[in-house]
Amino acid sequence: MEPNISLVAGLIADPARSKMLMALMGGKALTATELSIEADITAQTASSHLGKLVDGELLQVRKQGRHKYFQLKGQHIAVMLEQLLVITSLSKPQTATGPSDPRLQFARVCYDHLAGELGVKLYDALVSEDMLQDMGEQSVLTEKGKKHFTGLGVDVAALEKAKRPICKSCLDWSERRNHLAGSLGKWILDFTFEKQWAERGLDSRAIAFSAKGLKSFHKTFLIKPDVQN
Amino acid sequence: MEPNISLVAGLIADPARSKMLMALMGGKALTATELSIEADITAQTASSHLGKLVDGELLQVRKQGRHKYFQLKGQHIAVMLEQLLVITSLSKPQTATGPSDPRLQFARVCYDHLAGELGVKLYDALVSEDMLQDMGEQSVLTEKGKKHFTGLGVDVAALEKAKRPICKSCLDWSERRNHLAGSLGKWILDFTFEKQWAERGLDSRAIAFSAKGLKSFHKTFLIKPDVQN
DNA sequence: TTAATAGTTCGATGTGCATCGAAGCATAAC
DNA sequence: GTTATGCTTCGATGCACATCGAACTATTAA
Repeated sequence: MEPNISLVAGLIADPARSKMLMALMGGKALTATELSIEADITAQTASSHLGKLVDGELLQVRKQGRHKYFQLKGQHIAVMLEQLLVITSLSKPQTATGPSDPRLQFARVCYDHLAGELGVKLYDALVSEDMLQDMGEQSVLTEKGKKHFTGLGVDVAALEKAKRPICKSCLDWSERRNHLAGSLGKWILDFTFEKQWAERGLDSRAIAFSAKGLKSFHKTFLIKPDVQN
Repeated sequence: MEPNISLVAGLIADPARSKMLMALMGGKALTATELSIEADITAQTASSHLGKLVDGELLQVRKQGRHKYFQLKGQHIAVMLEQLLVITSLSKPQTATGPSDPRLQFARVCYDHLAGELGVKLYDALVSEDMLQDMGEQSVLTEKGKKHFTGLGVDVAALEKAKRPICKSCLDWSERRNHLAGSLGKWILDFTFEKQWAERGLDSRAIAFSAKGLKSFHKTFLIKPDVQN
């Protein structure tokens, strides 16, 4: 018997469960009650759902005192969900593209890297500055790019040795443009939080930049201010 | 409201529908009755399912006389399904890896390119012959590779201009190794059928090579015969 | 100890939906 | 014309499962 897609799909198919999964796309671990609120259901129902998601190996649990923290089991799960988002966004061109919440539209976390308008701008800037070479789905860091990021403290050589690709361009479901994933994408997001240029919003997927932080972000990654529109 | 993943997931969640989708992963268009047989349900039920799949924009229909030919609506659908297969195969390491049907194991179609053992061998051969440079998820055709495929009649320059990446290595769910996707992967599969080295099996995802065809395939793409094992 | 909070188990309820039989409508073969 | 084949619509049946109230366990607070 072939591996049964329908089991996994069935887990995602329930609206309450898919809401939980979406909330966890922010990469942050959430407790059972937080997730029950996110999904707008009672704690009992949430408990049942979470049990199934863990059984189905979509989620991971960590027990901490009387709390239980859930998070996506891994990279592949996030990739899969993002892929589903791409499909649903492509199949509904009549409704306005992208999330209704403008904060989600502007900058949001895609599991462990930056997406949304700002994510796309970042990608474009790196390409137009010749630090990144756009090759469709595959992107390569140029010598200039390597130098620039080494200057920022990135151990490029270490990243190159890792299994995970350094730069993977990934279709953004709200912008339908490429943005930067891979280990470098993750590094940039971590760096942004570390420098306190931004913090995670209440909706765990949204990112709130401070005015100063946004300026520093632009400067560091050579993003030019919008000339028009 | 964000695009609703659960709707699409719900379409895949039903066992009958997922069987149909798997059958269509072969890339070939199939009629409603063929799909009903594949899913092991009556024609009425199949009709209902197919209607939903078309409504949900996962499938495309083409009417031809009294027949209706269905096929996956596009690349993204196939990518999504393959991603789901990867997840399900990773989450069940206890059962034997890969499909039970040895023919599927050996060579099968993954939407529009070659997968299975032979697909993996092809990929490895191209890498070890320095025609392809393995870079994790991103692979690049070397000068030597370009020359070789140009000699076979591939218009490499044209492929490079297209949006679709030339070589995309794609995780194989049965072998858990990379195989060659992208426009070059598609070209190789088309070439194989054109030369009549192989033909599609009854199960539309399996590929049946003739003895002679397999030999030619090996020779053309510089795959060395198994030394041991 | 008592009270509050986080999470779970159980049982009852209701609904959505896959399934198929029967009948109907096309298109094709004879 | 008649007969066969491919697909669809309708209605009835039955099952799987999401949901919540109630009651229970475990951890922290006071």
